[in-house]
Amino acid sequence: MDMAMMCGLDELEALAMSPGGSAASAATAAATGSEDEGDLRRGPWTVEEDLLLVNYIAAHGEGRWNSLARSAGLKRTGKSCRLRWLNYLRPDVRRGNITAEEQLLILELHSRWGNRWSKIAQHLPGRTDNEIKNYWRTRVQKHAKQLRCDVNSRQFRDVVRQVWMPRLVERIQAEYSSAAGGAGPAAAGDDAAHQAAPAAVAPATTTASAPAAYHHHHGTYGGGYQHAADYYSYSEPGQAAPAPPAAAMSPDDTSSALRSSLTTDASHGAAQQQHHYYHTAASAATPTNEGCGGAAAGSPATDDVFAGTSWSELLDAVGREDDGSSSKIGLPEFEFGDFEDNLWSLEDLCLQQLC
DNA sequence: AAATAAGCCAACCGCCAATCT
DNA sequence: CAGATTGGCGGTTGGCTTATT
Repeated sequence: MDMAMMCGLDELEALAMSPGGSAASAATAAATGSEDEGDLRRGPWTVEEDLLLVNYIAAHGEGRWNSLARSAGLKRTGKSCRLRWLNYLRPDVRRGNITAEEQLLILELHSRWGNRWSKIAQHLPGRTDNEIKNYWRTRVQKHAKQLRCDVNSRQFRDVVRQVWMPRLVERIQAEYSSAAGGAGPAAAGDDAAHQAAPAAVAPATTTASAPAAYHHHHGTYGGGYQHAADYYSYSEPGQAAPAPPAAAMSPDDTSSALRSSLTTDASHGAAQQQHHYYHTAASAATPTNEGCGGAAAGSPATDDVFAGTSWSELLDAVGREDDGSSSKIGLPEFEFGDFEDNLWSLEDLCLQQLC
């Protein structure tokens, strides 16, 4: 288990300075960290504990977490040790911002499987289920809230599929373009941890398919937009799309994923080509308005700003009712700044198309 | 500069399924 | 086969950091 040794002291100390493991909080934890309850510690991990765990796993491997915790001299539950290792100390854990490609993959896979975080995480090597879950809760749900949608509502999913994901594809494409001739898109987040990730075999909970998915994901740098589009469109039901990346959809989950979470309305036909979204709104979804936008339905939405643009048409299309009426979904009067982070990029979208 | 709010994320909890004894 | 243990998962929370007022 020499892979654990990849996580050196320096790195551990650096980790310890991260928010969750700051020296201050560690000290606080040591002070408050309940030595009382069965002599088990809780709260943030200290550098010393991390070292104990890493060194023990390096020497003996992982598994049997309860006995591991005892043998390593850690006053922690086995569960806590396992979590700390998997989510933080494992050498192939990838840190840093979620890249556009990862966002795209998360959105796509979540549309298939829902809150199956661990399953989704298997397709984002180096990312933990916890991280993806946090990403979803903090970023995605935030935008659903801004749109006054329930994050699980049909309409929000339509917005994701018809606005967000195509936008991400475009962004990825732009990254490829800007990096043409180079080693790859700089914005793809190729930090050191990222580079190291494929070499490390994810232990225990990471399936064999994950590294392969990674290779599909990142091994096509330089291939251009087409591959990014593959991400977005692969395995769409009824779609004559390029063959799905084998690793991205492992045999055991493909059928169930297709059976379960994907709906088969017109919006998925629209998913076949991302450019379609921008040039025609004819492939409107048929949202049911569940959990969405009622309070804001009377608002003027964003017509004044987006009138006559494909963006406006797009939102209009997304919000079209089943009965064919053209009522909006009640998108709030968001401002550009509301979406200034790297998810929606409404700002640059609008600058590009309107301003 | 201080107070407050919002964002973020590591860690915990409870539940369940698989495995072990 | 039954009970205990372990591992894994998704949901939730607490506290730190950052942004805003």
